[in-house]
This record gives sequence, structure tokens and C-alpha cells, in this order.
Amino acid sequence: MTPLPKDEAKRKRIIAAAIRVFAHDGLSNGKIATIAEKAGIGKGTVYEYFSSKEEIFAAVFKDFFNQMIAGYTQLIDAPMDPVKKIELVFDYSYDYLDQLLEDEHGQDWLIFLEIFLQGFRDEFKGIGKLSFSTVLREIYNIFKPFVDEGIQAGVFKPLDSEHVTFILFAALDGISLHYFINRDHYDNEKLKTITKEIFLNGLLKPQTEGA
Amino acid sequence: MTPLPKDEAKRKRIIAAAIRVFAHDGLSNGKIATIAEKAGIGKGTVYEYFSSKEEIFAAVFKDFFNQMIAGYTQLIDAPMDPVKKIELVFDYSYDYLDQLLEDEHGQDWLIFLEIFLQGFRDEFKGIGKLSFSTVLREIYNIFKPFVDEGIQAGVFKPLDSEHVTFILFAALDGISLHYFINRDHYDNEKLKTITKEIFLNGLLKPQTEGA
Amino acid sequence: MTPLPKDEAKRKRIIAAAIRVFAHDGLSNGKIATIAEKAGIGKGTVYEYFSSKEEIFAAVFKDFFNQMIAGYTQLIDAPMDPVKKIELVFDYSYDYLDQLLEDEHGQDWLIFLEIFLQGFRDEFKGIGKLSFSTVLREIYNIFKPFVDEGIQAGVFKPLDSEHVTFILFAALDGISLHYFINRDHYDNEKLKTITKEIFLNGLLKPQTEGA
Amino acid sequence: MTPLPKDEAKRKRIIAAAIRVFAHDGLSNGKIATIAEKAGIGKGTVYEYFSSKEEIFAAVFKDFFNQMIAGYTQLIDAPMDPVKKIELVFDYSYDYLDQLLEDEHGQDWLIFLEIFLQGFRDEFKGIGKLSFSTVLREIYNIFKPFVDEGIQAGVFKPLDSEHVTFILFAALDGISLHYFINRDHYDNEKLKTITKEIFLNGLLKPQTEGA
DNA sequence: TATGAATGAGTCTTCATTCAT
DNA sequence: AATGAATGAAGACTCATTCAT
Repeated sequence: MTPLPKDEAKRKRIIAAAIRVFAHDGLSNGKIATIAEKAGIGKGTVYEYFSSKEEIFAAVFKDFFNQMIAGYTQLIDAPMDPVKKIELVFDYSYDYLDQLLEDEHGQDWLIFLEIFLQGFRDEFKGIGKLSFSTVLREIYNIFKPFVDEGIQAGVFKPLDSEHVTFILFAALDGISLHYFINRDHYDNEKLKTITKEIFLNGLLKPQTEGA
Repeated sequence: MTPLPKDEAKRKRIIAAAIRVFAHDGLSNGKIATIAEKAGIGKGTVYEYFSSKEEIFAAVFKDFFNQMIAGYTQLIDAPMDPVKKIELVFDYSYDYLDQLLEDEHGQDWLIFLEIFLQGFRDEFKGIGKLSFSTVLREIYNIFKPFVDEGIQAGVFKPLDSEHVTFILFAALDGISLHYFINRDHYDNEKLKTITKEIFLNGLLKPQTEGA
Repeated sequence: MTPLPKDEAKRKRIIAAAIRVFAHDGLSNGKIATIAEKAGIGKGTVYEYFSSKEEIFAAVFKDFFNQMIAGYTQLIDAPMDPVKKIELVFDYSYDYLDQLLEDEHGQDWLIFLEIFLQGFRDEFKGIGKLSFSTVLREIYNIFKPFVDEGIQAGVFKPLDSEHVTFILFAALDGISLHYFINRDHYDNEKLKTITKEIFLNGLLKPQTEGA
Repeated sequence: MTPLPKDEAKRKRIIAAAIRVFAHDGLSNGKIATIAEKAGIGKGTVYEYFSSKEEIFAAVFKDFFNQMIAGYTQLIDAPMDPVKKIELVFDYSYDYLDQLLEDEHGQDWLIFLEIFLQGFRDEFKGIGKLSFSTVLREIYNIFKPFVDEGIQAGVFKPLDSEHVTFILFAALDGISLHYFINRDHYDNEKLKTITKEIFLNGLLKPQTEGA
């Protein structure tokens, strides 16, 4: 029916509005009317760009991961010592969250959980438009190259890099999640230091004494 | 109002049904009618035991964490070398999930995310009956004693145990989450080994050679 | 099925409770559970005495008018000058209301309106168990004898006593109704005086001067 | 929330439908679905114009009294001898009811009682949006000017006009109420005559003989 | 006889979606 | 292309009534 959307900027505005609404109110409780309002357009117009609420969420889903992938990729791309990179990733995660939670859109981060939850469910039910697990593995693999690099260089232990990156990202994700709600009770700098202490040393090949 | 009826078994049945329904369909989409049906009772009867959908969820919330706390506490209680305990906790988590996901109630685990999400949101909005972050810290603290123990014994690095336990549990949680959806792509045994390798060595005090 | 009620006192207690509940909450909003509670019995027991909510209301209806008829009849029965009787009736109505509204059951009087309304409706729909209009005419007729008496004695104008009593009671009813809600703004004694002044003089045969 | 849609005609249709439904079925028993159906619109549309059932009733309430006030005001406004006015008011009330009850919407009048009852209750509970007693006094005061006029002119007895108008309207209201259900048993003309006979003569200053 | 736990029919209300303008 | 009024399917919750104890 609808041939194709037109105004790409408006489409973006809808997605941005949807992120905030879904994050704040949840997927079920987030209303199309609210999204339209926040996007500054009429309720009916939303349906010129997306054929259903579900499709809006799919777009949010895609957008969210694209941004995430872009963020990490950029971070990782710079030529750098693998140890430094890991440190960078952890520092970045903590600081990114701190900055995110500071401003008025702090809650936007909840969209991550919402996506996670819905992604899980859709995958389980086999109705996911995108394979959630595939998207996740795509992200894990961002980290894989520099783990490989570190192993190759003999700095990291010769572990299976696929599994290592899985653990790294999963752990990082969990820490972000918990930091999100508990950051008032913990010290950013201490967490950074200890996190790196544990993960880095866990990864590092023990120094042959005498070396 | 309702001075709570007596049939405690029926109450449990409702909670059990609610876990499955909320996990499968989400908090908003899970219908009271479905819960009643799964519990084998009439729709109205649910309201003899809980005054609202929200209250059912609160009961699920409480029940879930009590079980979780009970599970870990039991695991940790046995007198044992701190290093072994950490190994045990990680092994337990992987195996527990494997077992959980095996049977027909595999999806029940999603209730965890649902609780997480709702807990976050309620806390943000200041309407949480229970402080979600407090409950979480309660769980972190299950692990704290044996981290303390390990530090005391000079086996672990002398890090701040409060922050260490936070990181440990948060990481474990993230790993569980991701393992949940991706376990088909990763090897249980390999993950166990590598996880312990990283975390344990990260925690362990480097052996002074010659000592 | 149910052969016949047994404990007459309990039946009365139920009706008394029902009056208060229906008056306070309305016929639709008044709950059987509340009635049972106020009557100090179990919810199921109510159904041993009345087969339905509607039947309880019918009993309240009957009870209410019986009491009303008894009250006015007693007042009217005493041998007395017809003019004095009218004065008595009006005084009685104001004072009765004042006294009624004083105590904690002040709102009970609302049952009157509830009955009125329901009586109207049932009569319209032809489902009234008792003919509401018949009951009302029964009450008008309590007043008829002394209007007749007054006319006979040549004190009142020779008007049709049936229509006069209708007007008298209907007016009295309206005045009670309005006094009920507005008594704070009007002076009891002034109202009494003026009411009698208007109605009595309206009824009284003009004194032939020179008499 | 709803910035009230524009179709004022539709709003009126809903109110008109609501009057009939509430009058026929009562406030609690009158269903939104029925109102919508009678208004010829969809169930959901009702909520575009009113945010709740209660608000519909409030609108009916306001509408009803506005009409009543308008009716009496118009009647009273014409320059005329105060005695004639009272006669007019009483005649008007009887005839108005006769005409009202003639057509198919005869029952609509029951809404008056419904409003009365609800107004009472709300006022008692202190939840009335409009003060019911205030609205009533507003109506009493429509009559006050011509009572004053009559007293001033020396035609009426020098009674307190505030209390007189209260009694007049209250009595008139009661008479209307009872006439509503009992008009089949009484003669319109006779009632008119006798009513005026009683009230007018009750009010009129006795003619000084010799004058 | 008395009870209250169980029940499901019934109702308000919400909101994604449609469609006439 | 944009809009928002109209819609009805869907769902939480209430409560009169039943019935096993």
C-alpha cells in the first residue's frame, strides 16, 4: 500500500521519540500517541512511516545496535596496544554510562533492557525479525580481533578467543546493567581500577620470571 | 481488605503460574485469565489471593529473589577454600542454567529480566514497593564473606571486597544472561574453564616466586 | 428450596443493615458483603433469609413504608382539633428530620430517595412487586380523615379532600427532601412558622368578619 | 488531557442519550455501551468527549439544571402581577410534566431523581464537583424576586422571603415528584386549582375588611 | 443452620489502527 | 502527505450467587 516513506529526517525523529517512550514506559505501555507527540507529528503520520507498533520497535532495535556497534568499533579501530584497548573499553563503558545517566535522557538506557527482553522472547517464539542472538554475536566479534592480536603477541593467555570475547562482553554487559542502578553506592574510579585489575590480569599471560 | 485466605498451596500455584505467564508473555501482556487457567482456578479466585496484577508480580519478585538468595547461600555456606568456592559458583551458574533451560519451563528464566526491567523502572519512578537496588546489594553481599576470607588468607589480592563482589556478581549475571540466549553457540565446558581462568587469576595474588 | 426463614431477629438485623448500606452506597453500589458484615453474619447466611439482593430491597421497601405509616398514624390518631393536627404534622416532620440527621445514621434517610427512585422505575417497567403508587396513596390517605374532619367542621375550605391530601403530603415530602440537604442554610423555627402560616391559612376558610 | 474535540453536536447527542439511559436504568446500571448505541456512535468515541462515566453524569447534571433554570427564568422574567406569576408557575409545572410524560421520553424525568440522589450523596461524602445545595439555592432564588415584589406591594404577607421561596420551590418539587407517578389518579385541573387556592391564599395578606 | 471460598458474567476503559478530509 | 476523530477488540477487576463443608 504505502509505497515507501519519504522524509528520512522525520523517520529518525520517530525512532528517537520511540526510544525515549519505550525506555520510559515499556514496550507495551509506550503509546503510539506519545511517540507521535514527542516526535512533533500527528498520530496518523506515524503510520505513514511504520506499518505497526511492532515495526517501530524493530527499527529501534536495529538502530540501537547499529549505534552500539558503531561506538565500540570506533573505539577499537584505532591502532593500539591490546592491553590498552581493553582498559579503554572498560573505562569507556563506565564513563559512557555516567555521562548517559547524567542528562535528562538517562532512562533511555532502559531501552537496552527492553530490547534484550523482547529480543529474547521473540527469538524463543521464533518470531524475531532479526535474530537477536546473531546480532549479539556480531557485537562479541567486534572485540575478537584485538583478543586475537593480544594472544598472537603473546601478551594474553592462549585461550579460545571466541569464548573469551563472549565472556568479556557478557560480563561487561552485566556490569553496565548493575552499575546502571547501583552507581550511587559504588565508586566509579574504584570500580574501573578493580575491573581492569581482575580482567586484565585474568587475561594476561603470567610473566615468566627471569624475563 | 482481603485478610488473605488460607490455602497456601493455591497461592503458590498462582505464583508458579504467574512466573510462567509473565516470563512467556511479559508483564503487560500476561493475562490474569491465563494465569488463572494455568493455575487451574477461576479468574475471580486469583483476586481472592492477590488484590491486583501488580501485587501478583510483587509476589513473584519476592519469591524469585528469595529462591535465588537461598540457592547461592546454600552453595556458599559449606566450609571450603575460597578459590574452590568461586569455581563452584561459576560452575553452578552454568550448570544451573543448562538444567533450567533443558526442561519445559526453560523460558521461566525470562522472568528474571522482566523483574529486572520492572525493578529498574519502578525504582526510577520511585514507586517500587521493594527497593530493587537494595535487594541486589543483598545478593552481592552473599559473596562478600568469601572474598573477604580469600583476601584475609592472602590468596586474593587486597582489593576492596565490596567493589569486588559487585563486579563478580554483575559479571556473572551478564554472563548468565548472554549464555541464556547463546548457549547453542558456545561450549559449556570451555566457557566454564575460561571464565574461571580469567576471574580466578584476576583475583589471585601473584605468587611471589621463591616464596 | 429454602422452606422459610427462621430467626426473625436475624432477618431484622439484615434489613437494618441493608437500609444503612443502600442509603450510604446506593442500591447498585451497596454490596451484599457489606450488609452481611454490618449484620454481623456470614455472606452466605444472607441467602438463607433472602433469595436475592432484589428481595432484600423489597423487604427494606416494605419495612420503610410500614414504619412511616406507623409513625404518621400514631401522630394523627390522637383526638385533636384538625388545625392543631396539621401544625403537629409539619412540626413533627421538621423535628423528626433534625433528630434523624443529628445522629450517626443521618444518611439512612437517603434510603427514602433510593426507594422512591427504584419504586418509580419498577413501576414504569411494570416489574414492581408492590405498586409504588398504591403505597403512596395509602400514605396520602392517612391524612385524609382529618382533612375531611376539618372540612366537615367548617374550619377548612370545602375543597376535594383527596386532592388536598395529595398536595399536602407531596409538598411535605418535597420540603423534607430539600430541608434534608439545605437545613444548614435555613432556620428551623422560621421554616416551621412560615410553613404553617402558608399551608394553614391556605386551607382555612376565610373568617367571615363579624363572626 | 483530551483537549475536547470540536463536534459540539455529537457531545449534545451523547448527553441526550445519557439522560435517557441513566433515567431508565439508573446511574450504576446505565451502561456506556448503551449510551453510545443510543447516540449512534462507537463505544470508544464516548471517551473522546468525556473521560469517564462520572464526567458524563456531571455534564448531564449541569445540563439539566441549566435547562431548568432557563425554563423558570424565562417564565418569571415577564413583567406581571406577582399573584399571576405564582399561578403561572404552578400551572406551568403541572402542564410541563403532563407534556413531558406524554411523549416517548417520559421517563427522562427520572434523571431528576437520579441527580438528586447522586447530588445528595456526593455532597455528603464531600466529593461533589458542584455543590448540589448551592445549585438548589440558586434555583430557589429565581423565585425570590417576585415574592419580594409581592411583599413590597403589600399583596403578600410580610414573611421572610428567603424562607418563603425555599418552601415554595421545595413544595413544588415534591408535588411534581408525586404527580409524576400518580397523575393517573388525580385530576390535573383540580390539582391546579387547589394548589393555587392553598398556596396563594396562604401567601396573600388577609384583606382588611372595610377596604 | 451458617459459612466463606470459588466462580464467571458483566462493565468500564484503553489504545492500536483505520480512513475521510 | 498529514491529520486526528472514530472505532471495537481486549483485559483488569467486581460482586451476586452457589455450594461443599
